[in-house]
Amino acid sequence: MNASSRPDDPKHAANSPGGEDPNPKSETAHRHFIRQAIDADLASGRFDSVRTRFPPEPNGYLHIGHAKSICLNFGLAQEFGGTCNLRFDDTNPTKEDTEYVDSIQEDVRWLGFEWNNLHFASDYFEQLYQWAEKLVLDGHAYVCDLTAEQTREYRGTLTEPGRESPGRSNSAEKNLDLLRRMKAGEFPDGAMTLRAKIDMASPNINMRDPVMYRIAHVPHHRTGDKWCIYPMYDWAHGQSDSLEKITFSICTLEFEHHRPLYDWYCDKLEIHHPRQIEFARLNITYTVMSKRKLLQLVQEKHVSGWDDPRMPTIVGLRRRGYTPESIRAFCADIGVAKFNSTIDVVRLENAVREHLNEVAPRRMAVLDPVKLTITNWDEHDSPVEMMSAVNNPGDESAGSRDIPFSGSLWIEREDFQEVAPSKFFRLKKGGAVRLRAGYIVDCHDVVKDDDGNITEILCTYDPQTKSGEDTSGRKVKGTIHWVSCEHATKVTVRNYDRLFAVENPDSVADGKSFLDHLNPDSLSTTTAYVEPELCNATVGDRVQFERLGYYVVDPDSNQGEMVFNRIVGLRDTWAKIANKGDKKGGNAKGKPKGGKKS
RNA sequence: UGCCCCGUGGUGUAAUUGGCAACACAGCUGGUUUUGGUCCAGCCAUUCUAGGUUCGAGUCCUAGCGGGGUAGCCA
Repeated sequence: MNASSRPDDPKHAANSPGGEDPNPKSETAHRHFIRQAIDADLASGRFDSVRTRFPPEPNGYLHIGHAKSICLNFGLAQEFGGTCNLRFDDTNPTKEDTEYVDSIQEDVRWLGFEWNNLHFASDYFEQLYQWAEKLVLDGHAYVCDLTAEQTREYRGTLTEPGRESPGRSNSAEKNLDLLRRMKAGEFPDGAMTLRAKIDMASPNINMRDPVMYRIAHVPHHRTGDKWCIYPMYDWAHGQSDSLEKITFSICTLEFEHHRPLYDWYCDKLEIHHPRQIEFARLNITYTVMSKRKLLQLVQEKHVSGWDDPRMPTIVGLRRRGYTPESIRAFCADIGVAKFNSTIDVVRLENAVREHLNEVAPRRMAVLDPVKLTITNWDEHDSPVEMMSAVNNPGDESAGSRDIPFSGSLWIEREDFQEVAPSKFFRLKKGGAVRLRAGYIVDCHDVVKDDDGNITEILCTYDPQTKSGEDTSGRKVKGTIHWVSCEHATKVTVRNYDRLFAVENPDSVADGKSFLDHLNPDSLSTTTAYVEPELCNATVGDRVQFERLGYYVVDPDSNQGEMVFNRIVGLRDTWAKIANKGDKKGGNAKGKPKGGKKS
């Protein structure tokens, strides 16, 4: 067993101080229906161990829905002391590409899993073909020369049985000859198919003589032009599972009525017979999950690429700043069932908040600055004083760092109101506030420009109130963040929000498209001032901007300019209070911070 | 329209397989706090409906209603 994401794995300990899984209880959690099925099959002796596989088609990037499947398949293998393979279901060369083969492997590893064996369905093409000849010889398959359109007509409908193809009565000898000539390339694309001979009247349409091979004179990304016939999913998937001695072939609900066919092939071939079990695929609010739609978003440039931080792809979540631990915790949290549900995106956001709250160092950054001047700072013995600030109040071992404090600071514009409601306990004229890791300041005046906009806030500081050495006994309701103007660094901040403005972008009125639901405010870019310590941050580092949210250093950063992506905002209770005040027609003018939706 | 699967709070998953409906998230109340963060406490359900079996039904049976899937030479 090589798959590893257990708490004692050093690979994860590195990302998670203390080496603990963020959601350890879930590992041994409730026995969902798949665990129960495994328990039963192990107990009855049907199988003696657990061997699973994750079988993506290399025709797109992995997304959070795949992560659910990955966590399930690799997780079950770990849990039961079994193995999990990575297998590419590469049976349709017209849609597949090695670009995806590479990215998928990278994503699985990034999530924290390592496969037992790496396989390709295309490695089994020869064996599959031998088996096909066997089925022909046994009278279980035949060559059909109906066109694609005719095949559809002959198949019947939901309510009417199908009709038998003329080729169905061919002799085994003739079928074998035809099959060999198909393979040899004697016929053009679409001229013939190999079909399983089952039952054209079956209520399950998958059993109405399904196609096993189609002709396609197309080079394959791994087998080149060796083959001009390619196996269909049903003909390749179960047999690949069987060859790998898979015991539990776990897939999504839409394959449920393929299961009789899966079983039929294994039975007729008399080969190792895995058990297929289906579960509900993942849906999440405010996003889309279909490969087709994700591809469209990329191709039509609604996003910057597959790794746009707003995409639900693994590469997108990675660039957004999500941790693999948080994605695994999310997948464990949402459970596994057959009910077709939609998970509230806040669950995903909570998962990353929960993890980052533990591990992300606190830093100060001002995104929408207004100047605060301390008018009695000249009474201080030096123009700059180094203040000590803890890196994580919840984790003493995270230590502390020094921040320069001076008489000229940037504070957040929304942290000041000239006239404020009583519930607003940030800074107001005539009021006092604590500067985080600094002093308490009292505001006595403001300076405005000709348009009445506040350009400068004038305060005095109280020398008795230095953080950690406060001898004043003063208590103030609010604490706000700041940076020293002279010492601050300018950076670019990309505040990301949900890609779609509605809960279910897939549900669209006539003539509309899911694109009509794109959130126009899903990205707002701003220039911010950050504390000097942040100059040491490197690409991929995650921090909490105090009172704002979690941010990650984007790969677009370079020597001259750093770029931070907002991973997720902090929970914002003030926004709720302010909104309530608004609804009551009250005077709470403070706006919720940072465009966060709730 | 045939066939298959699924219905438990606002959301998602549980219920020792017939025995006090639990956990998490959201929401609401309060407490702690030098982040309106974190943390802590409390509140929040006629198990889709109607019958039936049983001492006892979320669980079993019947019927209905609702949701999803399915008629590619895609996976």
